[in-house]
Formats: sequence, C-alpha cells, structure tokens
Amino acid sequence: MAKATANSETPVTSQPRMPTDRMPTIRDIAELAGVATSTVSRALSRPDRVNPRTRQRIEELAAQLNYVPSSQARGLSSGRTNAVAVLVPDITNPFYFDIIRGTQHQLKAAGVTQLLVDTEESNEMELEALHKMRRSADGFILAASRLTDAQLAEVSGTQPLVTINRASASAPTVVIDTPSAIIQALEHLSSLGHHRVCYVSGPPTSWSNQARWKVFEEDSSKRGMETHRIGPFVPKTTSGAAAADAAVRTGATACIVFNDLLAIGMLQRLRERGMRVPEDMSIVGSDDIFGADFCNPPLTTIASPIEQAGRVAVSMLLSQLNPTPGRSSRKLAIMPTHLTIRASTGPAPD
Amino acid sequence: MAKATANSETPVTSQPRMPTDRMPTIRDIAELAGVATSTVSRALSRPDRVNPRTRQRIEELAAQLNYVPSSQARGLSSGRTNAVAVLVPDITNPFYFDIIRGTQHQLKAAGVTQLLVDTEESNEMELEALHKMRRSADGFILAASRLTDAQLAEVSGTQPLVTINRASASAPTVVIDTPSAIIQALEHLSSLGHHRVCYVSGPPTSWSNQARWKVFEEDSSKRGMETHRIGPFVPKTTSGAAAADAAVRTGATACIVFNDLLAIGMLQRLRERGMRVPEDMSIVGSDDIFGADFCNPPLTTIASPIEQAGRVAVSMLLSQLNPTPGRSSRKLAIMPTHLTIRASTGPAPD
DNA sequence: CAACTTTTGGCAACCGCTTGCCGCAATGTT
DNA sequence: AACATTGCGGCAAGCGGTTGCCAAAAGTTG
Repeated sequence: MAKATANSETPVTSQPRMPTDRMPTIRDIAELAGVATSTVSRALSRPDRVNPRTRQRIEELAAQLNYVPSSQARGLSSGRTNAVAVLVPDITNPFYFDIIRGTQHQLKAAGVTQLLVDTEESNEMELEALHKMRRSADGFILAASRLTDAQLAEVSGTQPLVTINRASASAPTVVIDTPSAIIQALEHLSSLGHHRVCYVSGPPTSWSNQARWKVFEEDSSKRGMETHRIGPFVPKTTSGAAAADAAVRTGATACIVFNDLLAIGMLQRLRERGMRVPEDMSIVGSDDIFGADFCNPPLTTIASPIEQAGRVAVSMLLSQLNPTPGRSSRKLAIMPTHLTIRASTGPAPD
Repeated sequence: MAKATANSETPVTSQPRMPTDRMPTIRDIAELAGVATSTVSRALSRPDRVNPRTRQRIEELAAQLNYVPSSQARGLSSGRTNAVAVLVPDITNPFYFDIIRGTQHQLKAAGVTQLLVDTEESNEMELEALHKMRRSADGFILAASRLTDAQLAEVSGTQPLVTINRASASAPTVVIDTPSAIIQALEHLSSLGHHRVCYVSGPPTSWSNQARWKVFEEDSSKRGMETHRIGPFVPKTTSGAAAADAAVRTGATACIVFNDLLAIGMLQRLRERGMRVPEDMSIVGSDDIFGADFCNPPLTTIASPIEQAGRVAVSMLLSQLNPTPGRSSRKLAIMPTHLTIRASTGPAPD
C-alpha cells in the first residue's frame, strides 16, 4: 500500500505554475497546453500555421509563464543571431556617439540587438573584431573603417556589412558629404576676404580626411588662395594646441579643420596665446558635434546629419540581410551637409 | 558494382579545406584531427584535460580553418551568454557616454559582450528590457535606474545586476558621491560671499537628484544661506533657458545645477539675457562632462569619475557572476568626487 | 457518400557545443 | 607480477528552439 502523501508532491492547482528556479521553455508551455513543442514554436513564430484557438491558448500560457524565447537557441537552429555589430574607431569621440545613437535607434526599431565595439583606431583590432564576431552578428556597420581596400573587399565578400564615411567599391556605403561642404566653407571664407587658408588634417588612414583635403586643395587653388596643410593630428581636443601653433605659423588667416574636436582644441589654444577668434584667425570645424554650439566662440562648422547616417546605414544593412525579392538594395547613400555659421569665422584681419 | 567516380567526390588533398560556404564547426576539426568532438571542445576550453600533443594538433587545425566557436551554441549548453546588458536612461547624454565608455572598456577586457540599451528615461521600457533580455544577458548594469524600490528588489532577486547612481538595499550599487561634493561647492560659494543660493533640480525620479537636494538644503541652511529650489527640469541644454529665467527670478546669486547639461544651457541663456557669469550669477554644474571645460565661461563643476564608475560596476557584476569562493563580492562602492573650479563661479555681486 | 483538398498538429532530426560518465592504456605502488 | 592510480579520449544526452515531412482531421465537391 502506498503512502497517501509525499511532501514532494504538490496538488495540481488550477493556475499552472512553473518551478521558479528555471526559465520556462517552449516545452513547459507545450505540456501545459497538451500539444507538441513544434506547435508551440509555430504558434509563436508563424501564427497562421496554427489554429487560432490553439494559438490563443498557447499565447495565454506563454504570457502567464512569462515566457521569453531564448535567442540563443533560436539562433542556433535558424542560423541568425538577430544582432548587428557596430564598429567605431573611438568610442570617446562625440562624432561616433552620434552614429551609435543613430544605429541604436534604428536597430531597436527593427528589434535587432546592437553590439558595440571600439576598435581604437586600429586596423588590426577592427579585423579581429570582424573575425571573432562573425558568428555572433548577422552583419556589421563599420564607421570610418581603417581597413585597406583589399581587406574591406575580402571581408565584405564573406559577411554583410555597410560602411559609413568610407567609400568602397565592394560594400554598400553611406558617406557624409563633407567634402562638398568644404566648397561652401571656402566660399564663406573667401567672401570674408581670406586669402591664406590652411587645412588641418586628421588621421592619414581616414578616408574622409583624404577626401576633404582633396577638395580643399582643388577649390582653394581654383580661387587663387594660398593653400596650406598641416598635420596629421590625432583628432582630439588635446591635439588642438599643436595644431593651433602650427596653423599660426603658416600665416594663414583661416583654417578648415578635420573635425570639431580638433577645432575646439585649437580655439582653446589660440585664446591662451592671446589670439582672438575670429579677429585674428577664423576657424571652421567639421561635423557639428555636441559642444560646437557652446564652445567659445561658438564654432562655425560643416554640419552633418551624423545620427541620420547611422540610421541609414542600418536600413541599408537590414535590407541587405532581408532582401526584398523585387527591389535590389541601395549601394550608396550620400548625406547632404551644410555650413553652419557661428562666431568662429569673421572678416580677414586688415 | 559501384560507379568508379562521382563528380561530387573530391580527391583528398594534403591541405585540409572546408567547404567555403559553411562556417567550420567543432565537428570539422574533429574529423580532420581524427578525434571526437568532445576532445576538440575540451582542447579548446579546458586545455589541461587533454594531451598537449593532441591539443596542439587541434589548435593548429582550428587556426587553419579559421574556426570561431559559436557563442550561441556555447551559450545554449552552458546556460551563459557571456554578455552583459547596460541600460541607460538617455544615450544622448554625455554623462552616460562616459558610463558606457567605462563599462565597454572593462567588459571588453573580460571578453564579455556589451549590449547597450536606451531606456529613454522610462520606467516601463526599463522593465521591459530587463524582462526581454533575461535570456540574452548574464547580468545587467542599470545606470540611474528609474525603477521603484519594489521593482528593483524584485528584479534583483531574479537576475544579477548592479546599479549606478541609484542606491538600493537589494542590489549592489556604485554611487558617485556628488552629494558630499555639494558641501564643497557650498563652501566655495560661501567663501565667495554668496548668501542666496538656488538648487536647480533635475528629474524627480532620479535618485541622485533627490540625494543632491537633500544635502544642499541641509548644508545651505546650516550656513544660514537663503535657500531656493527650482525645477524639475529635463536635464538637457534646451531646458537651460527656463532654468536660467527661473533662477534669476529667485534672486539667488549662485546656482548649483543638477547636471552640466542643464548648467551649460543656463550659461547660454544668461548670456543672451545680458547677464554676466560669474559677475552677476555664479553657476556650479555637476559631473564634469565633455564640454564643461570649453563652454563659455568654462564651468565650475562637481567632477565625477564617471567612467571609472562604469568600470567598477562591471567589476562588481562580474565578481557576482563568477563568485570567488572565499571572498564575498562588494555590495557598495562610493566614488569620490571633487569640485573643479573654473570660471563660472566668482565673488557675489556687491 | 466517396474522393479529394486543405488545415492542423505531431514526429524527429537537426543547429554547434558542453559535460557527466565510462573505458582503456600508461604509469606508479607493494 | 598483480593491483591501484591517473591521464586521455569517446559516447551520448542534453541545451531550447526550428522545420521538413507526414498523417489525421476537417472542409469541399460532384
């Protein structure tokens, strides 16, 4: 004769409850609902493959159990991770923060997880991340990639990716059209009477740095201006001092600077040296980052829709990942820019 | 009799090569090495469980095939994801940039993936993220959580988490000790002859806002100062205008502001209104974010080791996830702060 | 009412890796 | 020489889902 009770037994309650220690799985739901796990799976992901009544029952149960599918398990069988990695050269730089903000926003909207990676301006780290994360991300967004053309081509052959501010024949790209705005900036300086201008360059490996210089050189000489170039400088405020000193030395009366960070650093140094901006020297930055409007003096800069660039990059990547049969996805997006004039530019001295 | 050849067959080559279309798995390596998959698995993750020679062979093969383990599969069987989610209320805010930078840094060092989530200052979004990501993260870092005490307690019962700038009895916490620095700031203002001071408050749901106000009120009245409080304001530069106007109206000669963002906004507005800082009004910010040193005038502020707070939070979380038998992990870290005096504070008017 | 089509749900084989358990061989112990 | 240890590697059962294939059930049609 069996003992009537055992403490380990719990009477069946009307409200189904899972063991609190373990996360509910598809199987728990299946048992409770009296169906197979496959049915639960389908009810949850391909709703029309299952009878509305069964489905509802399953959905209720799932909600009751607080069920959350394991993205790991799901990824394992489906082969997708539902995550996108965003690689930036310097997480410290406000410019990239705007990019991150943009990608984050758009990825979230698409229900995709963002994996953020700081490659520390290093070609090697970038490659390594690209390699190591192959399995954990469905695609990559490379902001201002430091990869060589060959590397980029190779990688983009293997895995979906889109670049930001790095033209490439092999991968879809979104570029911020700062170069064209440089013409506007030169026009602006020219109209203020400047004849000696200087380009303050950033990282030599930066594609956009090269692009900007090229346009600068062409257009300034076309205008008959005396053209200088200094650098390269690390694009941080701390390099601004060296840049400012070098700029002064060229005798130029106006500078167009690789980015706002550097420009702001220059502003500080120039003030220290007792030079007035814009009376003695005009400064044009680039990117219109956070801070460009409240530094002293507020910075005239080439305003870029940075955040939007991030969003567009995500769209391009996603449409590459889930191709719509008819439409082929876009390969290039050019984000327009414009000159935002603040107080750091003024008439040329004397 | 079997056909002698079939096109699908490839002669065995001396150099092992995998089908280019599929990612190499542990199984491919096992086959090539003539061992069982379990051996490969062990060779790669528990090196001393396997003969050095076998291990080396496997490692070479792995390198040759460019093998990268699938974190998904690994997580599925091990039950861990090797990822940590970092929840911030506003990815736009430089303060959180610094936190993110800190966590990112430390997580990367530990080989853990960072999942970044913007909860948009919303209690609900925060809860939802916490819920949805239960399965995809091993732990959570909540920066300036907007959760109620009850919610926080409940969540922290279920999953490992550490909060930043949000005291909690239930979860490990790292707080930045801005409140105590408020005393320094008041001392500073007092020594400059200010008698009428105003606290410009931030989000009412922010724990640190409450903490700051409490100290401000106590200490300023202890000093016999006339104490004002305005707000709450959304902690963005754009709210600075309203804050500045309200502050002027109180008749206070100095403000301590919830954060630098708001303070910078106030600086701008005061200038617009023709008020001089610090001659007519002194401003003390909080956090020493990017930009506090180059705004106009440079902001006196309560400097916080924000990035370090992020790093410490990660350490605390990780030691919670991989507990060292002997040592119990720390439950509270208080980050010291200090007053950084720049140009936005000066002697009280007349 | 039989023959046929469409739903609906179950079975079972994965996805790639981990791990408890076991067996075999080599080494160490009396 | 017989026996106990230890080191190394294999077997196989998962982890939590997805999905192709099939069969039962339900709905259609002449």
